[in-house]
Amino acid sequence: MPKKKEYTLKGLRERELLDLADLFKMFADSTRIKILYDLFDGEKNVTEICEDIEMNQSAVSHQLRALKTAKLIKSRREGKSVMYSLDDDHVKTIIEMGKEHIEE
Amino acid sequence: MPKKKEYTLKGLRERELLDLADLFKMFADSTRIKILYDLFDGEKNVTEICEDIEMNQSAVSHQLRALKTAKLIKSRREGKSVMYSLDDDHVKTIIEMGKEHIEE
DNA sequence: TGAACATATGATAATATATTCATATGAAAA
DNA sequence: TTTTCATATGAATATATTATCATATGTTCA
Repeated sequence: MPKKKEYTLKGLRERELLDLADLFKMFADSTRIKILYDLFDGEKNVTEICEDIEMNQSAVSHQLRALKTAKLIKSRREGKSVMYSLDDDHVKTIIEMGKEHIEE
Repeated sequence: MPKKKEYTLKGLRERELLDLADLFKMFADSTRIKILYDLFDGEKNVTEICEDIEMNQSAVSHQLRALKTAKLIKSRREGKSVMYSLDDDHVKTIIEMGKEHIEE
């Protein structure tokens, strides 16, 4: 019997559309935007990030995990610290595009 | 007396960071992504959009308003219909960047 | 004018999300 | 091996967001 046609919107499957929305969710919170933007100048540990963005450690840690899950940042341990850095070239572009929009 | 120093993160003010997050919120929902993506090929009325993305009229109308408030789309009335179209060149770029990310 | 069609809106309920607090884990230094 | 510093995590609360339902508004045409 014929399978029910899968929903697509001009080639994009439902799954991809949901993934796309999930990706943009990562940029849709000011704490996460601050973290990403803060990492524009390179690797930083959690304490540094907390100071830069003026948020407490737990909140930052939760958001770092979300960003890491979304593969927007990566981490490596260095002694007691964990160093975080951007893991995707598109991050800067996406944020820059956003900035251009709001600056109009 | 000295004013308390306003929070900025490398030149971006708190206000701008919030605006940036608000902008990306518009892309952070699959209904809105579908609408934007649907409008890639040009102007459409509400009924068409509803059919294309398979969502009911009220939900679509609510989201159209959000997108319009964010200045991502614009509208004009044509008889009984209201035609919507993209109102920002960055929209396509932002979504394309997102697609590239998830396709990796 | 009043049907019929197209779109918008307000209120509500369901769901998702973020921050905080308390505490756990992990690494280094005393 | 205990203390200290750095980070992660779970639970709970508070807040935000979305879809739905009912209905209102606006437009055309008979």
